[in-house]
Amino acid sequence: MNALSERNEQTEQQFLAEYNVDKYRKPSATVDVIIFTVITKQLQVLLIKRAGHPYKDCWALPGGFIQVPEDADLEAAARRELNEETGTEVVYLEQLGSYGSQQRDPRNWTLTVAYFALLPAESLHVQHGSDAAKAEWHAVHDNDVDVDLAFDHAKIMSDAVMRLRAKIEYTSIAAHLLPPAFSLSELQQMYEILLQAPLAKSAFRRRLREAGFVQAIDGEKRSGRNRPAQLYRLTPNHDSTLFFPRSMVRQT
Amino acid sequence: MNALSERNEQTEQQFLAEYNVDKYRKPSATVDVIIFTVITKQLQVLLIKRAGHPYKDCWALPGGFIQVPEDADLEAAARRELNEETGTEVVYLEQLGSYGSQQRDPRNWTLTVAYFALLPAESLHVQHGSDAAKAEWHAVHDNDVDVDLAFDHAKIMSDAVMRLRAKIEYTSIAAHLLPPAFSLSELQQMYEILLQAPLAKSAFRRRLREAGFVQAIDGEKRSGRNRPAQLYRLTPNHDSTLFFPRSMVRQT
DNA sequence: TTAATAGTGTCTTTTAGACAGTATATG
DNA sequence: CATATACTGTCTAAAAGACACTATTAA
Repeated sequence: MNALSERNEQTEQQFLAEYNVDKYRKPSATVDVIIFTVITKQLQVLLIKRAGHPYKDCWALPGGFIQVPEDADLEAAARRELNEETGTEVVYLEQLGSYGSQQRDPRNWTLTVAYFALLPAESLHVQHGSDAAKAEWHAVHDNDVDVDLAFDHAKIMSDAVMRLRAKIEYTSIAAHLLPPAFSLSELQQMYEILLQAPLAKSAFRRRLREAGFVQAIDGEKRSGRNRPAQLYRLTPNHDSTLFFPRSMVRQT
Repeated sequence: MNALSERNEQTEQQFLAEYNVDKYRKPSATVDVIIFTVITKQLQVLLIKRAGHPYKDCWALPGGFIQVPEDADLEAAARRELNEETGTEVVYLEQLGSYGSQQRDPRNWTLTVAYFALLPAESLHVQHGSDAAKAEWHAVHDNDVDVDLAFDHAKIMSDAVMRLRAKIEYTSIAAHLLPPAFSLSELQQMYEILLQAPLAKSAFRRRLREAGFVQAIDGEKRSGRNRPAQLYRLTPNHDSTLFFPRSMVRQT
């Protein structure tokens, strides 16, 4: 920037000093988390009974306003919510998408960034009755839950279930619904619950092997009255969880 | 709600009447659009030269604050931005994801919902110099452009390019970079530009056929000194643009 | 030894990659 | 008829689906 423009134009410092963040009407911004687990062979989602208006006494996804400036970023806000409800730390967390409109909340134009989380039932310590709000697991049938949901949460939840089922087909994320060490039969059962169909064992294992999804751990697991199963873990740093079959055929 | 609680608790009407939308500090909320097209056999993205602070005179993605209450919803806000910059209406528009943190904008905690759009170069009427901001096409090399971008727009853009390249593999979206009627050779070339690799013609056409992506239109197209090509359109209402090869093998 | 689940091998069918062929326009 | 691109057919190789087989434990 030259001397002339220095005289005529605002510097960035001046601009920032004089900037009023409330000059424009802002939408309210929230984060909602769809928390999935599998209990009693069913996909379950954690719901909160709303204590206050609007949609008082309705079930809703756990979530809340983004805390400015406490939340460092969107994912931190989502993890905070996740933590408040489950007391659990390390889980699979993925951004689902954002939903915003004039109508979705009677109070204001609101925007919510939705995340979904997968966690093993074994790790759960759900805070029943904390937060002055009741938290409960609800089984997902097809793409829905048996209760009515507040706001557009039914739509958000069904999007999450569809995304989860879709990703199951070509990723290893189902393993995040199990403890860190699992047998291949347990993993297959997890896939079968989510896909709602029995899978072919031999082909299933070939897939896992060729995709490099899992690796054997030394030490075995007992079970009732039969051969013990080898335990596996997810291959560490295996981001490319997707095994992509050939799609567009490159010319050789 | 029974008579007792009526006396003790606020009704929803009362609650809404007394609700102050500015009770909590809110993040600023914007929408940014990555507008893709293909010109001179290169993937190009539309960038704006910022007229004001912050990042004055830097290149940035087209975007701006969500207008409350004018914008009906997030997609409407994105379409408004798209329209302001290109003057074009019907295009492929998909939500990419949201980016928000304390640091990304020096003014405030900001949250941006990013969309990406695909449009045919033929339909373009880019408003050069409108908005007191210069708009220009920049070629994408690998996952980047040649100029520095404001905010975290480089990250957002590279995410968009990766998403585009990934979806190309199993969807028909590349067709949205062409006019409504196109030849299969043109479509193949589009895929080749995006994937940066030559494709096998016979296999390419078999894919399109088996996926039901396109359908022939009556009437042909001339070209220089050779056989004219049949023109095609995208199969209408063909949402399931993805042709998914078999993934998890169901038991028979 | 039986029962029950874990885990593997291989045959057959299907799909996809390679490549050569024919078709139809222009000059 | 030469040439350039459009378009198709088919052979071969590779992957996937089906299914039967062996392995290892506890009772």
